[in-house]
Amino acid sequence: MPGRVKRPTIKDVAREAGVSMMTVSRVLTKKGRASQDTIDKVLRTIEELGYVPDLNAGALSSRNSGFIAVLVPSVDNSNFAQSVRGITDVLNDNGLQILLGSTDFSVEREETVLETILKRRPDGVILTGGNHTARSRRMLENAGIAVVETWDLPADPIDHVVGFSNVAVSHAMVDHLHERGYRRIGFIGSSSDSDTRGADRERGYSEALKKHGLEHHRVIRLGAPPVPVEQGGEAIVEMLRRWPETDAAMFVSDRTAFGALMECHRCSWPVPDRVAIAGFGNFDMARNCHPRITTTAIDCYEMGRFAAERIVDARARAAAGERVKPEITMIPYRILGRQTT
Amino acid sequence: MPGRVKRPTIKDVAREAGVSMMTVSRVLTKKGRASQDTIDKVLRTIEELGYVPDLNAGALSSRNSGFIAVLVPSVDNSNFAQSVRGITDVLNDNGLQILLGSTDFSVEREETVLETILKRRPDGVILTGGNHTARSRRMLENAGIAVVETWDLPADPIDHVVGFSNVAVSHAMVDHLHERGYRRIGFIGSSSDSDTRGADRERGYSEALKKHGLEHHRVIRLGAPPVPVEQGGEAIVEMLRRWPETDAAMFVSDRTAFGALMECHRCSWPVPDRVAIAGFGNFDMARNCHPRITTTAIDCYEMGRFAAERIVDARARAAAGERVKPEITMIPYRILGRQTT
DNA sequence: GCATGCCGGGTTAACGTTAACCTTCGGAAT
DNA sequence: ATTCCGAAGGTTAACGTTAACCCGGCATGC
Repeated sequence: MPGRVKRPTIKDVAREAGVSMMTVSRVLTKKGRASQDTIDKVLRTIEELGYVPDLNAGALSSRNSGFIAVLVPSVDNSNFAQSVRGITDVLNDNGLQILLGSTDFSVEREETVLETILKRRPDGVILTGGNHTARSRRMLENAGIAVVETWDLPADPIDHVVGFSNVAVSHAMVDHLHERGYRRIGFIGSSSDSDTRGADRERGYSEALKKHGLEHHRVIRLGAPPVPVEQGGEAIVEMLRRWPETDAAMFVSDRTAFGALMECHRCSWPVPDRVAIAGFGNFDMARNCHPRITTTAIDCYEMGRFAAERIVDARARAAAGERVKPEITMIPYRILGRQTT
Repeated sequence: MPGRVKRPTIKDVAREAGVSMMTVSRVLTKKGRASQDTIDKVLRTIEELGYVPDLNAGALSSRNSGFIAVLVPSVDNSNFAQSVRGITDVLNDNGLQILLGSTDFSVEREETVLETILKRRPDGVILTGGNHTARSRRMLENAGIAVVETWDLPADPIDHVVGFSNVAVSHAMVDHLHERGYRRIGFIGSSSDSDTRGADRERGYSEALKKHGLEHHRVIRLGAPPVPVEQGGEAIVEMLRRWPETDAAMFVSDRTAFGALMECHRCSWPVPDRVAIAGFGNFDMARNCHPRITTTAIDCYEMGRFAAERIVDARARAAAGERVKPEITMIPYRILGRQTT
């Protein structure tokens, strides 16, 4: 780490190239009028001097930070990570920089992270879920920037939405199980107060059972997410102990479904003959294990792309002085009926 | 998205609270002299006005962006995600903001991402791996900021290092297999030119076999990372076809090891009796599957924490005018001998 | 009584860039 | 010949914050 050196600024480039600062700025932002000769000269000087533009200073002047804040419950979750990848890919193509924060599945934590991140003056915010504290909502409204809520369909959206119904997803899974002949279906979820998406999936399960005229009290709730994989194993044991007649277990996530399947192997319970297993998320482990786990697939990467595109679009329209009206984009889901059901 | 509103600045707060801008700034940065009365008054005014400080403007003035750039090959990999989590936790506690970029396992991509991210004037950079383009190195040296290379032990470090030897890790795994009686050991890696960590692990394998006086040409190289899980399954089939005598297969990653184990289930090859399987990374799927996969565990979260602490420390010392000398921190690894070996 | 020191707070001038406006000049249109 | 226009580029004044200095007043020590 060399000592603090004086780094060249746009002023140095201008002097060296024999032009004004604005000309250099125009070459750099491609926003302007400059002859090919001038462009070449400026670019050559930049290379010579090793000039690195300061985007933060530019942001201050242009009132566009070029940052998009993205809040996910956890980076260490393949589903959210894929969404982040989709977002990043789109933002990169538009010269924007992602500002990532994780909320640890907590709306209070989300509020704290949001407060911090808004100090960077992002041009847009992408949130996970539709549940936020009142203060979070207020901060977002005051910020006057585009907001996208993902992974959910909030009843009262802040601005744009790119998501799907977690209730409907569970509904579809129950339909699938019912179609394959299962009637004594259990649900293994997570603590509902912190995981609203999990709570929605549990609600979908209850509603769907009712629709099919089935009983619906075989529910085990594990702790707050991220629920360790091994707890899926413990949960299936517990479920079959409490309700031995259970013929199918729906899990709030592939992770716990996988834990359960592996525990069934250990206990020599044939799957799906003793009990069927279904998960959510189409994780690697569910897709590749043996037998392969029936699950719900969401295209998380595409959801990320759509969310980012919504932001890019809103940003462009706002720059053009247009008024942007909130849009709702539905992301399709597919039940992948595999070997465990 | 409401129309562009004029947001309050520190000037508005100062006027409203009847103090100077500097006093507000001092209250906010906690860097100064202010009576409790003044502090209360300023904080109350801030709350009333809904003032949100602009950290980018502050950065411009104080010449400390508060950003730390973090480059990982992929966010969608539990190991790197855990490191990112460790980094974030430490940075949060120190009022710093992570600026995340992914390099897709490519040094060329790393160069591009680095160039972009340096325009945000980060106070430090955390890299993954010790292999970089010449231009990347030059940019980092010119930036005059603290750099930490992780996940590796570069022969010629740029600055600080927080890592481990991928060669030694493989060496230890061969020792483990040898100790358990395996003598016909194969290695399933990835394309070595883009994945230098994978290449190092292959080198460790070769060296260790030589040390034990074993032959070492049972190597299959899959494509560039991230290698899909299913290719692990294809690879084990291929390995047992080409070298039927193989009694143990070492994988460059738990992901492919898992794919192989599941394929063995499908083919009814008993593991470890027909063939032993070992992975790397202590992923969820390897820890919880049946049988549980022998692997190498690195505390990725801690590695992230250490890297971030190194940056925070270097930043503090540089601020104090101290000269910081590069340090190398070794992260321990453990072979977890489980049921597949 | 006076020097000393420090606490609380103000003033000024950057930090590096770009928006907005202005100037010049050559050529096309009238 | 005159007008007009657009291309190329310059000038000025922010953007919102903080570093560095400065100042007054009160307590302390002798």
